[in-house]
Amino acid sequence: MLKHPDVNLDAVFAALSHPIRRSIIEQLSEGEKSVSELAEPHDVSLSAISQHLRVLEDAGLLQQTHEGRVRRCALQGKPLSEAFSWIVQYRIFWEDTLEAIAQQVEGDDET
Amino acid sequence: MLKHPDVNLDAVFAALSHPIRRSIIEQLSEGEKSVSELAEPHDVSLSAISQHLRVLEDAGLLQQTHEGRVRRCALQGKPLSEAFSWIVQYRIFWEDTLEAIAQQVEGDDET
DNA sequence: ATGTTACTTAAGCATTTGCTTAAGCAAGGA
DNA sequence: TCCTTGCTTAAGCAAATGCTTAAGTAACAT
Repeated sequence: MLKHPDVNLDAVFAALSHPIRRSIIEQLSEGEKSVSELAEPHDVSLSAISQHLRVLEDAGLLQQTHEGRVRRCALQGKPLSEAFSWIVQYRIFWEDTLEAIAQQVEGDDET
Repeated sequence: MLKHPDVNLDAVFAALSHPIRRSIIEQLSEGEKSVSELAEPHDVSLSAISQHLRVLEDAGLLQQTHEGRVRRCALQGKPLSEAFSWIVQYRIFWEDTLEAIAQQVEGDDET
């Protein structure tokens, strides 16, 4: 019995393709946030944010826990790791042609 | 701090969100291919493939060279490296998750 | 009980996506 | 020349996306 659901790469990449949703992921990387906190920096309705959060949740990128009437949202890393794993297969394609990026990646590894 | 401001992450992630387009990228990772060669394994019209290639090209993932009436397609790594760079920022989130999962699996012998 | 807060869901609408078939077009072969 | 090949573009359609406003729900305060 699997403890974690299968990751749907279609849904994950689609979720990542909208700037507001990527921004929400960036916000969540700083820690858990409520829906209102996540909505604050964006110039769309709270309803729109709620719908974006549903897209992220359907992609498995978001975990929501209810604390009273506040919904606390947390980033779920598994789908990101799946997306990473897919992309990194083709690493040779940009490392071969772009030395600068390869160096950047190596620099990232030593942290 | 973007390395390649000409890469549009919206377009790149959207391009990666369709299974046929990801499959095309996998095919191209084996080497250059013509449109017909790329179309062969897929159960859609050549026109549909042509349209998928346009999406990939608009995202910068595809480089095309015309050899007579044959269009040779090659994978362009730069947008993939940008997608990689965006995702890898959040590596800590799935490394934590994977550690947690690993611990769960360790104490979960009755699979 | 009534109101306020924090959110979700419904309905509606414009735009985009993904496919089809059909037509178009340039390159090579007979 | 005419025909085929390799591929693109156009037109049309159903479904999905991204937003809006309005209504609904549940928790908490007064």
